[in-house]
Amino acid sequence: MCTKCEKGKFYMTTAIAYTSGKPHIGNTYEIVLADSIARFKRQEGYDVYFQTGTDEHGQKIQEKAEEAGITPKEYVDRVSGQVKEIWDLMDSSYDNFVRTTDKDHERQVAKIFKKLYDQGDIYKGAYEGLYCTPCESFWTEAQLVDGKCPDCGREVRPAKEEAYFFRMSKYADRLIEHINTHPDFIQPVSRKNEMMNNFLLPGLQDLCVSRTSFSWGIPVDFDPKHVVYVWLDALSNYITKIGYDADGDSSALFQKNWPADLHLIGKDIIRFHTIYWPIFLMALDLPLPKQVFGHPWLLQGDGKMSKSRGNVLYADELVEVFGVDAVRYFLLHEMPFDNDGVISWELVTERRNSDLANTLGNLVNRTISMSNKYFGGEVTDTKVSGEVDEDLKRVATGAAAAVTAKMDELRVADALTEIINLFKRCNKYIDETTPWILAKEEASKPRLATVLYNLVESISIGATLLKSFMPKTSEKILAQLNAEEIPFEELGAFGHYASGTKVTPEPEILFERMKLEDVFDKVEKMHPAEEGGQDEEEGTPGIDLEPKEEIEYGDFEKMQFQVGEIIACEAVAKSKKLLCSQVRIGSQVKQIVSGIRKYYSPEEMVGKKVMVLVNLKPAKLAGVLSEGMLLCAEDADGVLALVVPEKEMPHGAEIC
RNA sequence: CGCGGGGUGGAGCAGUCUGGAAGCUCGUCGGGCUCAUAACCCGAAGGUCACAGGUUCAAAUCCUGUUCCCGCAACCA
Repeated sequence: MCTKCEKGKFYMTTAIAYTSGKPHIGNTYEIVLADSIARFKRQEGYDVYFQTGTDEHGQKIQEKAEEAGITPKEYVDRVSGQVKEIWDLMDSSYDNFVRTTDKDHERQVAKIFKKLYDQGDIYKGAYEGLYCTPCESFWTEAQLVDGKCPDCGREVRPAKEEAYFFRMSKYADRLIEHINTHPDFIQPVSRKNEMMNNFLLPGLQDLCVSRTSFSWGIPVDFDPKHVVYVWLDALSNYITKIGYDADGDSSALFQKNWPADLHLIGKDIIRFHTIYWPIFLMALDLPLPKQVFGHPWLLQGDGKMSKSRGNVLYADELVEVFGVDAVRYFLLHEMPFDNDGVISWELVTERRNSDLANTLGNLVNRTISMSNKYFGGEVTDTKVSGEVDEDLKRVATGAAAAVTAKMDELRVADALTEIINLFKRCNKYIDETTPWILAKEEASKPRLATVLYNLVESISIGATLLKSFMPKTSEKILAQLNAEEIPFEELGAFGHYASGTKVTPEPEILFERMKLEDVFDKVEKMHPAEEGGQDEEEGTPGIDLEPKEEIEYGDFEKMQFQVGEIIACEAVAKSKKLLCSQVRIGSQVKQIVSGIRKYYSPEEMVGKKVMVLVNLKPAKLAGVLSEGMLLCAEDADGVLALVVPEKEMPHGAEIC
């Protein structure tokens, strides 16, 4: 098998998924993108090692687990399992699925930490700030609200907490030099300037690399009240899980594969991968990864997508409706290279119908049908060629090179377009050669045979190229044609299909055309609780909240609610969300700031009678004083509605 | 003046770094064809490239200002 691997090794990774919840389509997109690159590199003849996995430590996970009433380990076991299931569902061909709770990883991270400490790159310092004891959180001056803790509103006090820091600045010059001399290191290039201008050139701060505020992490073995900060833990998986050993006893796998050829990550974590990670590696005296590609995000369609249509997109639901390869195709084809892309049920349906059903599926179907109808399925190269054959052959034999060129730049979407273009060219060839007319005359049968042979051969080439992107579809097409997968290096030639071979007698439809209504029907069936839509009162699911602690009547009595009349209202200049209202309550007028600008204009606020919590301690919001609170109801999407008295009531009326 | 990204025919995008005849896919309209999944092929309409200035022989592209949208941060009392 690895006679093909003469091109050398290719080690690539995705970011490891944070196990705070089930991954949605945006997270899933990265693994599909990575998988297509890994598969393509294998097809080209590289010896690929493809690693992915889950990132499982941190305060957030500890909290989520507490909420769920289970241990952090139980929690991450569950979510990591879900992640793996989805990765498998998408046909990801990873070689290694890592978890940061794996024992070998934990042991190495502790060793790395110790090593960096011993050599003086990590030092013990103190984190200074304003501390809120009940919340166990540090805040900066700017974060405080009215001098109080922004979370609980209680007093904060200046405090120091010991923590370990990494001397980033020590390596900054070397990193700047590296980035400048390796133009491909950060992709897309537009991100390079962002990193340089925002972080490197202004001067790097030392990074805090330990925490004492939570325990769900890898303990610092020589100072066990500290756990290793998440990034040092997570990033290290790229070396620990291929066998790096901090004491110099690294595995053969590591020796062979490090440095990584490609780290594929989301654009939000470019900083960690192009600044902190390279500096950690420098400190460990390891070579830097060759390339870090920060892909943009795939966003969900505009807010119009209603709950009844399924408002959050998950890979498993998309796969259920469209099939794995159609979802893979969409993700890869819409794969934005630099800007964010959009996904919605409508867009996937449209893409699937046009490219997969019409262009590709129909092409395969009509070609096989004609072979059966005219020659009993036998495809023979009679070598009766025509002028129009040349262009078809040119496109077919040039496709592999075109696809490779795009893939070398990680332009996966463009690579796919190249393949689809070949299929479009085939459809055009059918029109140019009009086989149904050739079939009418016995004399033109030999020509007809060659036309069909050329089509089958071209489709085989296309199907072979499709293998990295839509593995199952590629296989199905080749099986229906009874064709062999063509070795990659021979894709530039024409005529691999064995003359005289029979295609399948009954072609199976590869992709049915789908109607939008049917798609939405299916979606609604997957969300039975939400059927009926948002406009109908009945059947609308209620909202459950985390129950709060029971309170005494006295607690309620402390709060003073009154009806207020809004006599003036304006937007708060420094904010996008806030409205500042003057509210008349009896003889007094209070100024109240509320985050409802998205739902109410200042004009429509005026004159409304609303419910007000009057005796709330005044606070400043965006620099504007607020002396109370307007009561609102909030739905699951965060849409707000002011609570108003059901009958006309005078302002100042008590609400009790 | 918190940070960042964006505004290109009805929809989704490319092109912007490295100025040089506005491009792709879908949709729409007209035509062709009938092997095929109402498919396929050909043609057309549709854009002052957010707006306003500037640089240039030449600007979607470079510079300045304005405006709107989206993330993050802040915050939603």
